[in-house]
Amino acid sequence: MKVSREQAAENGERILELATRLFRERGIDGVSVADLMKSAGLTHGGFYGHFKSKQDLVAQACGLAISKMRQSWMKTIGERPGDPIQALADRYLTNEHRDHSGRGCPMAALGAEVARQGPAVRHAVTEELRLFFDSLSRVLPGSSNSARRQKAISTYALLVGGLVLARAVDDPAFSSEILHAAAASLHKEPSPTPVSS
Amino acid sequence: MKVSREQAAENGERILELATRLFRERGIDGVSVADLMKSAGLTHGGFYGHFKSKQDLVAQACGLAISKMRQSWMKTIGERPGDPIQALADRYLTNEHRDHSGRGCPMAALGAEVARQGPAVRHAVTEELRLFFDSLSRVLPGSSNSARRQKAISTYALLVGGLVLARAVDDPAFSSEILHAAAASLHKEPSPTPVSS
DNA sequence: CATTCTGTATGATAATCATCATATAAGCTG
DNA sequence: CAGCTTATATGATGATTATCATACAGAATG
Repeated sequence: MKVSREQAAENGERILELATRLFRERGIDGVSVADLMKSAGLTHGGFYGHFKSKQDLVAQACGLAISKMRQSWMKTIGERPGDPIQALADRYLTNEHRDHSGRGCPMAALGAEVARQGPAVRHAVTEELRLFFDSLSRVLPGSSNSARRQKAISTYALLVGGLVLARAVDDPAFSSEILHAAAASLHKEPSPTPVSS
Repeated sequence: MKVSREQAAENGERILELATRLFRERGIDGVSVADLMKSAGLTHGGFYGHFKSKQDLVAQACGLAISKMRQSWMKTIGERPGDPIQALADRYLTNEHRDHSGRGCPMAALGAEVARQGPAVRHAVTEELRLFFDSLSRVLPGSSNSARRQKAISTYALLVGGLVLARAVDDPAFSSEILHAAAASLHKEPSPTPVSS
C-alpha cells in the first residue's frame, strides 16, 4: 500500500517523534527498528525509506528532543520571569518528571548513552546543547554574561544529576529525598553573591 | 580444563571486576557475556558457573563499583580534610575523569541505564547509594545533620550531571567549559549560609 | 591411588537485531 | 486515462544475543 505524499511526510514525523519518546523510555539500545515501526503502525522494512540508518534517526531524535526542551524551558521562564531558576526546578525535580522519562529531559534519560554514540549523534547533541545554554543564559539573572552562563550550565547539571540519581533508586522515599535535596541547594542563594571576575 | 578451587574463585573476581570496568565503558547492553568472558581469557559457557544470570552479574558489578567509589571518596577527603567538597570536585570534574569512564563514577556512566534494569540491580544500587550518602554526610561540614546530608546529595548530583553533560558533548572546549562551570558553582559558598530549619 | 566433585570448554538453541532486495499498490504527472 | 514514481510490505540476510546441556580434565578427598 502506498499513501499520499502528505501522508508519507506525516508518517516520517510520527516515527521521529515516537522515537524521541521511546528512546527516553527504554534507552537507544532498548528500541529496535522493528519495535519502533510497529508502534507507529507500520512494518519494519519501510523504515529505511525515511531514514538513512538507525544512527541517522538517533541523531535527529536527540536533536529534536533537546530543541523541544529548550522551547519548553523558555516558555516556563516566560510564565514566571521573577524567579526563573525556581520555576525550572519546580517543574523539573518532581516525582511526575522522574516517573515519565518518555516526555522528560533527554539528557537525563540519554546523556550517558549519547556519549557512546557515533559522531553524527554527538554532533547533533552538542549543537543543540549550545543553543540551549545560549538561550538559558540570556534569561537568567546575573551580574555578567559569563556569570549567567556559568549559572545556566551548573543549574542544568544539578537538575540532570538529581533526576538521574532519583531514577536509579528504587525506594520512593529515598528518591524523593534526592529530588528535594537538589531543589534545596538551589534555594540557598536568593540573590547571587557578586562575582569578582 | 579444570583449575584449582583457588584459581576458580580468582577467576570469578576477575570477571566481576572486569565487568565493572566494561559496563562503565560501553554500557550494560554494550557488553555481551561472550565479550566479557573473552576479555577475561575464558570461554562464554563458563560464565554461568560463576553467576546465576547476566542480571545477577550486573547487580553485583553495580554494587561493587559504588562501594569502591565510596571508599575512594573517603580516602580523598581524608587527604584534604579542610575542604572536602573542593577536594572531591578537583578530582571529579577533570578531563581525565571524563575521558576514562571505565574507572570512573558508576552513576555518571550507568545511572540512566540502571533505572531501566530489573529489581535486583535497582535494589543493589539503592542500598549502596544509601551507604555512600551516609558516609559522605558524615564527613562534610554543616550546621546540622540534615544540612550535611542535603549538601552531600546535592553536591553529588551536581558532579554527576556535570560529568554526564561533559561526556555527551563532542567539542573539547565546550566540554571543559561545562566541567569548569560545575566546579565554579561549588566555590561560591565558602561558609554555608545558616539554614533556618 | 581411586573416587568424587566441579570449573571450564564445546556446541547448540531460539530469539533478536539492523539492513537490504524485491515486489506491489497506489498516488502523482502529463 | 496512461505511465512514471515511490512509500510501504514482505521476506531474507548474516550477525549477535543470553542461556543451557553435555563432556571432560583435573583438582579435592578419602
